[in-house]
Amino acid sequence: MAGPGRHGRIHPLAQPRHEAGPEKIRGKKIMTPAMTDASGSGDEPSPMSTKAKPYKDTLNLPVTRFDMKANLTVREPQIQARWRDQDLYGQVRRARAQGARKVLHDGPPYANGEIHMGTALNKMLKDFVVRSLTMRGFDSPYVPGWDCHGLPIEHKVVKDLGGRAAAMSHAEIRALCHAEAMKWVDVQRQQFRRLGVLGDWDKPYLTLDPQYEAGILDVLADLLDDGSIFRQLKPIHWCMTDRTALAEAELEYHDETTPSIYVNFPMVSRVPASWKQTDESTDHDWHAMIWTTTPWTLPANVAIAVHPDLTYAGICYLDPSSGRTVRAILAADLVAKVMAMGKITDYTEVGRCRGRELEHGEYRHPFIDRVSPIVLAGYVSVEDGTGLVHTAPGHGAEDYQTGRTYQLSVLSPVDPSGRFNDEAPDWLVGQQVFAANPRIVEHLKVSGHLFHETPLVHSYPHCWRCKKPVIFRATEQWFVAVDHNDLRQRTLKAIEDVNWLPSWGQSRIEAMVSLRPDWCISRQRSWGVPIPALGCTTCHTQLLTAQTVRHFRDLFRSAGADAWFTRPVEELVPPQAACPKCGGTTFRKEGDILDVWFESGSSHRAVLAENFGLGYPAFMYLEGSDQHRGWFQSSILTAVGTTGTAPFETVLTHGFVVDDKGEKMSKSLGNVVPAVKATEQYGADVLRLMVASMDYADDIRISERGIKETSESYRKIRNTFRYLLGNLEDYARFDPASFDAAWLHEIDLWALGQLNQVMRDVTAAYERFEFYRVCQRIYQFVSVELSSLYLDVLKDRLYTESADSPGRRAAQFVLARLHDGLTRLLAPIIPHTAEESWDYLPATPDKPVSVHLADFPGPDPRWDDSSRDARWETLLEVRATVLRALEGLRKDKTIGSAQESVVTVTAAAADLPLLEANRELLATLCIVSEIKFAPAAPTSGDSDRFSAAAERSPHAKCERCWNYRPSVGQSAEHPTLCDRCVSVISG
RNA sequence: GGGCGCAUAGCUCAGUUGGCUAGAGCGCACCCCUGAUAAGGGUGAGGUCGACUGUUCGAAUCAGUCUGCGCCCA
Repeated sequence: MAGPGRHGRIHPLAQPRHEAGPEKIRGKKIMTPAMTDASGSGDEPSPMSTKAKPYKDTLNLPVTRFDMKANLTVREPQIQARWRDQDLYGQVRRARAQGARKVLHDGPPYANGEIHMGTALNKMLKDFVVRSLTMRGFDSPYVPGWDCHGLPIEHKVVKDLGGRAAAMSHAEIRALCHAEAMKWVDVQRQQFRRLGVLGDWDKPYLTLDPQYEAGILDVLADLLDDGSIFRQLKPIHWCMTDRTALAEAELEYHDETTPSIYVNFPMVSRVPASWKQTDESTDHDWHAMIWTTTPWTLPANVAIAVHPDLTYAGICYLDPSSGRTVRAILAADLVAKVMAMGKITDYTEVGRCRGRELEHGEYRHPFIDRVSPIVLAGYVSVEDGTGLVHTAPGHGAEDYQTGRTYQLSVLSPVDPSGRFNDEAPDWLVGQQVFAANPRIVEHLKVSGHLFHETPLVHSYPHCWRCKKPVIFRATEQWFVAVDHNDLRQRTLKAIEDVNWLPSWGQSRIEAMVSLRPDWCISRQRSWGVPIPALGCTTCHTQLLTAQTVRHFRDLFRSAGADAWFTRPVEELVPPQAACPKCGGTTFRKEGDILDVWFESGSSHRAVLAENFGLGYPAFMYLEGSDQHRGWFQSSILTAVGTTGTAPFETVLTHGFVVDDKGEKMSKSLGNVVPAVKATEQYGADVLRLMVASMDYADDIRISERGIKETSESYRKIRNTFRYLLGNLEDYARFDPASFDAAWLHEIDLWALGQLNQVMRDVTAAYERFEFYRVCQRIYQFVSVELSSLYLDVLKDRLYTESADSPGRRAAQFVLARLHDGLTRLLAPIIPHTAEESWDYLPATPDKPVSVHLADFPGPDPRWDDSSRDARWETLLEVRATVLRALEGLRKDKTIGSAQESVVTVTAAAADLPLLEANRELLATLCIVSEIKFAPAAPTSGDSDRFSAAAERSPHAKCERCWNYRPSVGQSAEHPTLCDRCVSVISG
């Protein structure tokens, strides 16, 4: 629409400057010594000052308002606002209502803080998937979600409250957590939208929604039905002052001085026979020497761990205090060190054995009447201690693991205030554990079990709130039994049926599932979904059944999980509830909440199966590779446990964001590229293009420099759109029905054939979610086939032929196909730019208002011709040879533009017929004035297939089309034009 | 320390079952054009295919060891 007017506006000013500038340059060139005869006559249009015609006005130069400058930071928000106004997401849903459904189920990011590059990357990949599925014709709804519960939010809130937190109720703290989570949901939603991610942002799923909470309890109830939920002691970090459990994130490590003691535990059996023979001893003469820095955990000792492959020595020494001979087992490598510590110089080694030979040996507890086993553990080392590790499953994480392996009892004779209870020996009951340390050491000394004692300063965990040292203390926790009803094996079977992309994801999750321990699902916190267990006030038995949980599910669905905290227990207890053990009917609320992984892992129920009508299972889950341990696993375990099937058909994982050196981003390294800032600075489409260009299976390298380089690629694509649109301005008014395919030139057919190939390759890449192949293919096509070849060659036809000539219309037909095809193919990657480009397409009744409502383009078999493509390989080889020859002329200033030259190509006789038949085409392809052929000498052996020599054209330059043609000067009326241009102008 | 991965030009990627002097695009250098112009075109220079050791007539491709980097555990 700005076409003719634009010319009219700029012409009066541009014309004189234009005339003067180039002519001077041209004049200088012509003066070069090499040029004498050729430049003589018609090459100089300028002397014809008589009537220099404004031939430029007669050209069809590109015109478009599609800016070269992207200005994405301004334009993208406008486009996004339009998408919202027109409810693009809703329109897409309606448009694809009949399509086969493929749901990408969103893994919920944590609603805490601004998004970072990793979350941005994840959402962009998801958007590529959803948009490309949609354009392939699938019904692919996308409901984003957020993980809203959990410790980091609660931690933040409590920290901000400071001292006031202690005086607040669970319900009050939960209200603040709720507000905190919702604040970040809004922030992140806006940031994800800014990235151009299309989804149901107005109705996301939130793990704190009552509907969602009900879904979680549904899963819990099903697992209870199945008998998979049990309760057991497990050691946790415990603050004796605040009487609360602590997570790892709530610990601070400071130095602390504790007693370091070496203790001899009397052996009962399995001392190697050879040792006993050597010095005529019995099992009872021997001791297993352990080391510990927490004497107070000794009452809970139920095993001693040794490493299976370590070498242990039997040592016989003289105890200086008692004067008695003592026999002790310790790691061979530590004998000298330990003996030196006890100032023992007089000792002998009786024999050696492997740790595994000691397994199942028995020893007697030094001050409790108990015989316990020697067990094997991989974490035993000779770093410090004795190589024999005191094991108390109630007081240590590793000890607990070992205890699970050997079915050891978990003893925890310590009450919430840190005092020994009546399960401990009489002389310890009531004592605070740290205060009891010296008593225990003294006891061991008196009984003769103590080998050595010394104070030790070492790093020790402290409570983040009261700053006091914490202890490991076993408490009752809820678990999912992974081996009950074959859940582990059934899960492994389900894993086999999932399509893991990349395929090694399968071995990764299989390794984890086969080795994982039972799943501890209870947490001692406020901000989460309560495990609605009721404790019998009479016998302390827990009431938690599928029935009671479903009762609370209904309650939570209507009143939210807050009801558990705000209502008195009498209102909560289900009718007819009775203690399964004593029949009691009065209860108290238990305080545990569910592990957040259980919450997000239940999304297949809360989101897919119910509430959002998306359907179960999902087509795809797409997250970072760390989620093999996290969400993928918690999802498949709960899904198999409740439905018997995996909740996903395909799992696609991506690597992590790293810097340009491949190292992880961290504040301390100072290599973090902030996602929000980068979007605001460069535009979402540039960021998206960069992410799409890389193979996400590996780590994603992101740096300022990388973004800048991507901007270059983006500009190339954008300028290609601009060129296409500039030459299609008047094509909108052309009636496509009047187009005749016979108008298409050979090169047009070739270009259409190339576009067919691109469509095939690109859609195939989309189908495999290989977006970097999409980008590579399109970059290549745009810069090689189009920019440097087809579009360059086409300029002559587009600019100089008359606007409505068949030849120009044919070119425009191809340009329209290219524009339409590229816009659609790129739409999932750079949705804003594609949409902007789409707006320039002429409106037709069947044109969707948004490219994101359109389908991917398909190849048109009319343009496929393999023999043509084979022919073209030869022609393009000739072209490459010619271009190299032209470069020689350019270097010695014989020519500037290729049009100034005449080329002679030497080729084998066998190739000549093909070349002769395409003489005009080859000249066009090379954009030279004329091309000739000569047969190669038959002797030439293994040299290049073609060679070329070029010289300056003897002809004059047509002032209008800039070609050098013999016909220039033949027209009396237009003496500076070639015959073609004369006829065009004459109409 | 264990599990799962990755490693080809400055960057992003190709390299089918081991076989011709390892390719592409971008970037870079130089040149051209000035009718895609904060554009466009051409030519060219860049790689001991992470390292080492094997298998083989022959290895970027197979095997082993190691190094670096990432994720998850300990």
